[in-house]
Amino acid sequence: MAGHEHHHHEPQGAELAIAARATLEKSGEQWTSMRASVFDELAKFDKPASAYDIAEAVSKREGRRVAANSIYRILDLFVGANLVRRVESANAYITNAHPDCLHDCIFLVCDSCGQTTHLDNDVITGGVRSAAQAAGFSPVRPVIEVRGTCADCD
Amino acid sequence: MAGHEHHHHEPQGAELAIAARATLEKSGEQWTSMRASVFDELAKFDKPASAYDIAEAVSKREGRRVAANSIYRILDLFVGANLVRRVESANAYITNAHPDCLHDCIFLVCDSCGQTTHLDNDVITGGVRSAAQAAGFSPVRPVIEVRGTCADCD
DNA sequence: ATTGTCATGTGATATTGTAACCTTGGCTTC
DNA sequence: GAAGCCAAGGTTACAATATCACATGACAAT
Repeated sequence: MAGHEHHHHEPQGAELAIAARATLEKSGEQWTSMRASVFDELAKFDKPASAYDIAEAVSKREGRRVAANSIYRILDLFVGANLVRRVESANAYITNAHPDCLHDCIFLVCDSCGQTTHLDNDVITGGVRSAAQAAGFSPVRPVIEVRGTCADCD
Repeated sequence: MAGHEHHHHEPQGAELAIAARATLEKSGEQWTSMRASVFDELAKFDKPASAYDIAEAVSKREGRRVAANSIYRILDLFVGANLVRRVESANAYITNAHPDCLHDCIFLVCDSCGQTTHLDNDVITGGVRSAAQAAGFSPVRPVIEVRGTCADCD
């Protein structure tokens, strides 16, 4: 391995939701039961889920129809608070295992199975940011994704 | 400037379409009048255009209704032949000024005015590809875009 | 009690993207 | 020329993704 990765404690399951809640509340927002449902259901997916996938899962969980736009609102909030990332090239969302670290992250999206892993490589993402700056651009949100085939599907 | 950029002759307007035609025909496809219209109309936009934007422009030009899915077919062909790039984070398309060079390119998309410029920086894109490879991933298509604010809108 | 605010519900609609099937026009072969 | 073929594009329908406008419910502040 190269020398640039670093390691997080990566909470999972209930612990992940607790960390998410703490982060969200720290930013002055409430952790409502609806928001908890959206977060939990998204976390259950093992690959990026669309807003409509989540709407379906939350509807099942709650035993009532929950409309997509309610989900979008909550996802937008989560993305803003760094609890959730949007995978642009897949129109889908994925939970962020370490909401307190503000990395630009790199997603590897398998075109065959949909599995998406992420890398944190600050050298690369820093390079992208500085290249943008050098071009007179004020970067806000780098989108760095790679479509391809994962090791399992090769 | 850093030492990694390189320079192309960047054809514009009619010359760009001629280069595009040559590239497409080299790949064994025909340069039909419909395809020419799509390419020309896309090239006229000064920022990435959606398939529907193009459909509207082409419809106007041809004096008849051209449906979006015809446009999609042609755009897919163009993207496959590297004549056109898709900007994932904007669901939009943009002509490629140098279809013969197979760069992974970096798009800088201004959230304020929509203007999109592109960088070719093979050091960065190479870094993204190798990082993906190192993770056991076979990269096919890197998507590297930066949302932010352009120099004019600052 | 009234007002304000926040989160969410609800219905409608806009935008983006695909699928299935049909028509046309050019070409070849007979 | 007639028949067969095929690529390109047309047509219709639909699916998937995203946003907007407005109503409601809960709860706190006045």
